[in-house]
Amino acid sequence: MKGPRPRAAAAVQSTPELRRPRFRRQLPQQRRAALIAATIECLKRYGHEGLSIRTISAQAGVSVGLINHHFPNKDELVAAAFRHFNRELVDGLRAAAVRADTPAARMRAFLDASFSPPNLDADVLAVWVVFWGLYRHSRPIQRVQRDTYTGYVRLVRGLLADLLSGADDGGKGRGRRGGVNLRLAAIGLTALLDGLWLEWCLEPGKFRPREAVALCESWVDALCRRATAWN
Amino acid sequence: MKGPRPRAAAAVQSTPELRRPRFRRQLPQQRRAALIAATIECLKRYGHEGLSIRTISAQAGVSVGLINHHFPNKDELVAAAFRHFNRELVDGLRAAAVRADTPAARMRAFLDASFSPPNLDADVLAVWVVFWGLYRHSRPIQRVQRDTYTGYVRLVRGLLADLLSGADDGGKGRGRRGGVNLRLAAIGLTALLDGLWLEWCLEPGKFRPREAVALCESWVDALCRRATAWN
DNA sequence: AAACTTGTTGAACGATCGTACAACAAGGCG
DNA sequence: CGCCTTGTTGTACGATCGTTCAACAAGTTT
Repeated sequence: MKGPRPRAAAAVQSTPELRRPRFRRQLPQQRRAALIAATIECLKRYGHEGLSIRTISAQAGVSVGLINHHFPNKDELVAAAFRHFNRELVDGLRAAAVRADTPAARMRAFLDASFSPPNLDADVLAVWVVFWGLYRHSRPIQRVQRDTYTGYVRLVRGLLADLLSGADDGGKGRGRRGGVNLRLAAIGLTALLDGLWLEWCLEPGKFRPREAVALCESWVDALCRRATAWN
Repeated sequence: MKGPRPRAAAAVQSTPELRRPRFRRQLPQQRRAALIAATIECLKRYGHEGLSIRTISAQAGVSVGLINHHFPNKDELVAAAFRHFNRELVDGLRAAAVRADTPAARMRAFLDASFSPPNLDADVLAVWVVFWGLYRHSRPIQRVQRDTYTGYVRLVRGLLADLLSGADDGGKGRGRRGGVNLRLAAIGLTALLDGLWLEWCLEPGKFRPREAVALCESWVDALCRRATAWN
């Protein structure tokens, strides 16, 4: 049976003057944003299991069919949510850093923001882990990661470069400040940040936020103070 | 209809002397191990989507019903696979470290093993990420994590403690060697390791294994050389 | 060789999954 | 007001999910 299907009779409203619209039409841009927000909220609440069309549409307060009207399929919705999630993080961290005056203060502000709400929240961090878990088998997620990760790395590298340019310039030239390989320094700091986030996600409370900041700062201090043996 | 259901007639073998058994009975212990191995293999190949009863049983070459004969449900199978995965890693790293003579060599061997096959494999690392993504909403996974993570932390702390006891003992007593807070040092090194693994998982080839080892060693060197400002 | 234990099979179940699509209706325009 | 566009609904579909369980059979015991 592929023909037109019967439809449930609409409830008749006896008092038309009180009848409210059954739904509100919205601009695609707004609806897409709402669906993305609902996707992230479902991820926070239910983890990977929350990534179902029905769960997300219920969270957004819309019907199941609407998602495929605004997104070609579920994977693209999830990827859009990942893009939004990335952008929120990087924009927030950059905004926190840019408010400070000196390179050291900017790094400090960046680290403080990294280890305080809303970023340092176990639910939020678990969302990152789920996204990362999708990475290797989802082309759309890979695309978003490639697009947005460079922004994050550029931010970290910029902060490090400003900070290290104050140190004595042992080895100058391509990507080296104060005798330190800037590329490797950024990789290490990023790893430290991500690793501490992961530990907080798995065991929140094993360390205090200010301890995490201290760990990162002592890493950066070590970079500033001496040229390491990195090739 | 809840009564007994009909069964497909078994294919009749015309030459009984060539007939082989349709399956081989195995000890529960062996079959469980095979199912756990199949689970991990499916995770490597298909990510989170590979965690289905049918995918796993096909990988193991058994029927769908067998899993629930050896495990109470899917979550417990996944948790058992997580436990095995953890044990393999920690045992392997410990075995690598214990072969060396000096504290510095043991740390070096530990780091070398951390950043070489089979551990430093994008598929293997992606399996970790999927497990971690399950953590917050799966009690069995949480239980395994609590059981096994202490072993890993103890290994890292032991390596660090041996290494730091050679440094000048600025502040002695509970958990402090060479003026360094051992607990925080272990947290930092663990975070660095996990973070580098995560980066390798997302972008293998962004750094070389020996660069990762160098990053970790310079972290440890910084610990040895000076008492940091960690509270 | 018959009885027994139990590891193993595979069909069936109800639930839920992502997607498609015809019908409906909200809001703008003439 | 009627027409039109299009955002929105909700049923239906086929596939797949985790789990159950009666039947089967491999291997051991009697």
